[in-house]
Amino acid sequence: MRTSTLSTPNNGAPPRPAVALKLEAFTRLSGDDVAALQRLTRNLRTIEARRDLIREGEVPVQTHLILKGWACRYKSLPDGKRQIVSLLVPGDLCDLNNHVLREMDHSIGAITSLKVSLISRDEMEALTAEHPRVAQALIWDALVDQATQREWLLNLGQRSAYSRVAHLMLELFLRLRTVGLTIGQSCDFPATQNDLADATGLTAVHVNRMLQELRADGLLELERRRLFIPDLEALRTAAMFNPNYLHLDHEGRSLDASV
Amino acid sequence: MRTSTLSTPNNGAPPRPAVALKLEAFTRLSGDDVAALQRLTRNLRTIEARRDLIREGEVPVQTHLILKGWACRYKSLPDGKRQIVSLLVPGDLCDLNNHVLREMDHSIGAITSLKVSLISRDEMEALTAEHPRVAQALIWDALVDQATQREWLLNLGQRSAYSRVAHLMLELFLRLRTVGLTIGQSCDFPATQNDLADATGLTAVHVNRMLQELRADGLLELERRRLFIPDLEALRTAAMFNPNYLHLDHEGRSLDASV
DNA sequence: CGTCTGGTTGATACGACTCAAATTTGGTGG
DNA sequence: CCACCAAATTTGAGTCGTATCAACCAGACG
Repeated sequence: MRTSTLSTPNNGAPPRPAVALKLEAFTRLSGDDVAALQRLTRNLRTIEARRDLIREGEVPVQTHLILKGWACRYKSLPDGKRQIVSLLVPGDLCDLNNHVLREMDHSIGAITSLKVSLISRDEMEALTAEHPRVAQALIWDALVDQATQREWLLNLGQRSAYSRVAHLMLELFLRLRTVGLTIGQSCDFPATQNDLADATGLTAVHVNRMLQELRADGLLELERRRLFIPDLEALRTAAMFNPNYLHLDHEGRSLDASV
Repeated sequence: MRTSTLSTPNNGAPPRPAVALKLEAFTRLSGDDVAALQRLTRNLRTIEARRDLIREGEVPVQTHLILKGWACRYKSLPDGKRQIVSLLVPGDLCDLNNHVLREMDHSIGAITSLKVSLISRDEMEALTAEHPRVAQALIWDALVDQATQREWLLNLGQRSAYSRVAHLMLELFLRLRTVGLTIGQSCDFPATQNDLADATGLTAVHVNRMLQELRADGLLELERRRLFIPDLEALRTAAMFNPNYLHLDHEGRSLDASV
């Protein structure tokens, strides 16, 4: 009894990979585009939970595509403090173009155990050369990433601890929804309160208190690695959440592939 | 008696525009490359201090290049709070590729009166097609922008108010230095304490106190729109500043134009 | 069954905010 | 050149949000 009534209908067809689902929030892809994205998953790698995928100071080479699990980009201070600067979920790409820089200025760590695909620069160039629609969608994706970073700055700089936590949870929920990883009003949510603390610039203790308050207010429940949002609209208000930065409304529809 | 002894020697040649100086922190440009960058300044626009260049919700069209003055990207919350998410100084480009998005998710405001150049998408495409070295440098520049956003997240999330202010000032000083806008250990610094507050997520009152403390500690002086840093190394330590994110060490030198 | 990681609770401390007023600076027009 | 005004900075007193520290508890796992 858990048919995913909310995901895109997909009768019989092979399941679209998360990255395709995400890019289709921008423009409709052709079967050929999707197949090309499928083919990016040739060079797989598995990473254990809590290991680093790549560390500050190393030389960036391939692009990574998250297939399964959660990861985070983070930066650390000499005094040991850590800031998570973005969360990566299935369908997210990291380090497009990064070969231009000589060394990483931040690290990427696995939150859960991870399945990622390594994509060489050549592969990526071939993809964008042969699939201009995908190329455009990748630019859109990169711009959305940047917009998300800006929204996080707003979050850290101006929102109260309460709205800050609410905002983060809601963003993740919506991002997971676009890649088909929600069921109704809930989704897996493997980040620990410690991770949430590092992402919001709060302490784990305070995150815990905010989560309890949010729960008491009927805005969300987080338990056993599972998030449930009883009332999206109420949470949206509490978080002062404006979804415009996610640019999810098919802005590139003029490029849509004919069905 | 104000020969700028610290800028790149430039005997008799026409002065390099700020954007060229900046890109040359990545790779040495040819005379032709520089000339092409010069030609980007055909469509000029002047903006008064404290006016907006473009507002959230508007349709992004051209790319802007800051020629003179300071600007900032910012986002606001329904309750009126404002977060500056980046500061723009001469040589900075905004919204490369932004035409892909249908609407701006943030605004750009002038801090001082501003001279900017408007660059059409076609102009930009011609430039990158004809000047691959510049194209690479622009990619580098965009990556540095993103790295800077990440560093700001670290700043807001993990540094104390004291280091946070120190870090911001030092970053600006170094960025201005790469475009030749410092004289020795000082530079113009037109941002108000209010601007600094909005950029650091502090209140103006508290920024004021931190500046006084930094001054008392001999780390910097800010007065009459002018910044002076007596001891860069001491400030670097206090700010826990790691310059790696600015990627200023000619990482693309393998692409250098022959002199 | 014991260990470990993550979550929860309470008491206390402090960094940063708020509010309000005074002062200085910079710009403008007489 | 001075008088005036608005904007920016500075100061002080009091408060509040979030951090800190230290236990304790609950599941997950070997």
